[in-house]
Amino acid sequence: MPSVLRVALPVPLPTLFDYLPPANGEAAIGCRVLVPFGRGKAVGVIVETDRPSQVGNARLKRVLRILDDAPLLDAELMQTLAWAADYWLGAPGEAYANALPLLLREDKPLPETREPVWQLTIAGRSALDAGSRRGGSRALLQALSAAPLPAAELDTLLTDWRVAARRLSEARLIERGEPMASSTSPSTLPAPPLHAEQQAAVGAVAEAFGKFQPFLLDGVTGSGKTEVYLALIERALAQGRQALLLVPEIGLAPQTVRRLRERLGVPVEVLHSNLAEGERARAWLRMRSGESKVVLGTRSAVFTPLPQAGLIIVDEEHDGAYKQQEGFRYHARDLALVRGRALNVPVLLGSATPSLESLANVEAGRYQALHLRSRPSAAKPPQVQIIDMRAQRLEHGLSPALLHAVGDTVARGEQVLVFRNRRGYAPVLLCHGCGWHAECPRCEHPMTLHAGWRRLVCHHCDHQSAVPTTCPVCGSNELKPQGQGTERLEEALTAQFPQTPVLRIDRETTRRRDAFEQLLDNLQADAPAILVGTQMLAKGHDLPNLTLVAIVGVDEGLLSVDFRASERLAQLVVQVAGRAGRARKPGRVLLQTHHPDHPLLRSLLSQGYAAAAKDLLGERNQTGLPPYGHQVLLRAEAHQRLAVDTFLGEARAALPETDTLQIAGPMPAPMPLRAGRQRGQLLIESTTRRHLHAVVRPWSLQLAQLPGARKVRWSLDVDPVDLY
DNA sequence: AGCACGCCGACT
DNA sequence: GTCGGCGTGCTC
Repeated sequence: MPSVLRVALPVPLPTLFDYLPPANGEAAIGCRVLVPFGRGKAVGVIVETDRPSQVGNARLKRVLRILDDAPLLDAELMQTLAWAADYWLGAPGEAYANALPLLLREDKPLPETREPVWQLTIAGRSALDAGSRRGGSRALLQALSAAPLPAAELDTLLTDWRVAARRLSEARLIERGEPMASSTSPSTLPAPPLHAEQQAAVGAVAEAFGKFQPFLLDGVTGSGKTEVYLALIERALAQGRQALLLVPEIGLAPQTVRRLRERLGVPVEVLHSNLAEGERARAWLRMRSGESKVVLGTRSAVFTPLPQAGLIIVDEEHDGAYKQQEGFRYHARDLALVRGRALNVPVLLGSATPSLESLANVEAGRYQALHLRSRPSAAKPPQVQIIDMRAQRLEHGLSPALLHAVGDTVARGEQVLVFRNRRGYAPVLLCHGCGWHAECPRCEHPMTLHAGWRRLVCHHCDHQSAVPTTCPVCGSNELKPQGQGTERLEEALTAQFPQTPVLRIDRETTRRRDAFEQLLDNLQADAPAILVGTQMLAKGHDLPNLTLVAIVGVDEGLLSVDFRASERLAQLVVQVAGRAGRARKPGRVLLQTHHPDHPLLRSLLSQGYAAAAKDLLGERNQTGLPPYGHQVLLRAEAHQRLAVDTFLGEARAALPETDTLQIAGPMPAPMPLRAGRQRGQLLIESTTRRHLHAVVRPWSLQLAQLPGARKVRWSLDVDPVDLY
């Protein structure tokens, strides 16, 4: 039997592929290879060498070429990826594909890691001197007048410079050039002094340098978590070590990147989904070579090579954005911990509202807890007050008490944030004649009225339709928007407070790149203003003059069937409330609800997040839900409900009978119809993760073979965060 | 997933 | 008579 290489190829199949070694070249684990695959060719990664082949000799093909002299993925990443594919029941090839930037998955030589720069041509210099260009073009010429700059640098200086760059480059006023030897080292800003709790946190983590130890840094908004991160990254750098900082969304990044670069005085690599592929590959390679020491990135940055790893930080560790929701469904926070163990470095998880999973790990002694309780920047923590909406005369969903508080605040020249987690004008369009309401034909859910577009939009599938002028059932013209979205609140508040600027911040108004930052930049620090918005307002910019936060309509979260809804609600309320009173001025938070006696709200408001989380953990423990129980969810969807039920039934029948597992389903998904597809699921639970994996791992390999599998789209989700 | 093969409908 | 619909099977 010939000895073969086992190669991971980017296909969603649960196997590696055997190949004969190439005629020449050293085939080492972690190297990329070009192989014949099907009718074409594919780039894969060598996972094993010198193995006896498991397929017939006749089917074996030979590797065409080895693309790397030395492994592109080091032993630690290879081991971590194999673990991850096994844990999340993913195809090995897809795990490797997720880890490599797109450009490195192609049959091309590795890009030069030194980043090309833009520089002025002689013609460009005269054009600048002559002042012959305007606007963005002029700004770009100006920026390049002192020295050539790489794209990453221009991103921090200008917005939308790329359009200008293309124009100027076509006009031969600027050109691509080779980077200079080593660009001027940026000036480092002095670190502010750390307060006692920050020092304790830094000390504890620094103590663990060189070994694996998870920490949960529980720090209220404004308590200075970022300074702790910075101080620790500085210490890692001082030891010649690398640091990885994960953030949930890149919306947070521009200011964080600036802060990191200013403070650390070393290049900071940034990895996120909007990055050009060339830049992404170069940043990845610079970390791999050790040329760069610090990387800041979103979910997929957890796969960055860290040959000199010193520290891994996961900011806002509770955030659901760390879980990939399609394809290879890994969790970046959990993967960060696995890497920390393999690399022997401490892993610092930070949040003002830690996930119940992490709190349970503290409880179990697996994580060390660190606390930042004081808010050095604030006079005192914000007061939270409930407004009982029952028996109130509401003005577009806003109670008199709330409007009164808004009026007082803006009269004092201060700013208000009105939080509502619904975009659009109104979530329902209702006929007062017969009770009909506009519904999405593909999801059977109410459609949201969007005033700006004068359209009805389905928030589940983006289906749009015109707003009917009369009821399609009874012909009445009494069609009334029901309920409030951010657009309607913006309208109502503008009418109530005509003298005060009202800014709406949601997905509509921040669609453009950098729009979020620009909107907030427009806010004058010392002038009154009212911000209306969704989720997005829960984090980001410091707003020192913001003293009132009004939370409107989070009641949906109190009534949801999803067992994680209360955890998410508590996190959201605390995160939003944390926006109030970050500077000298004391903050105030109003929460308007129909359920003032709800136990979650009561414990959250009287005793804070930690106490509420403790209650929630108690409930999860009672009911055997995560983190005390473990779940694997099999989802399926198809146009025909029968196809879904048949497949899930077959899948259930294929599971062995064992009392270590609880099986729920086949059952309809919480949203049984979405975008015209029937959806169902099978939930498998166990109190022991090992048992769960032992049963589900072999079962997952059978699923594709089931007769009904071809007629549905199906996926497996280990530790699902959403049971939608 | 991505691709080719293969067998039945509406068109030049 | 063909172009093309997506069901089925395969990838070392």
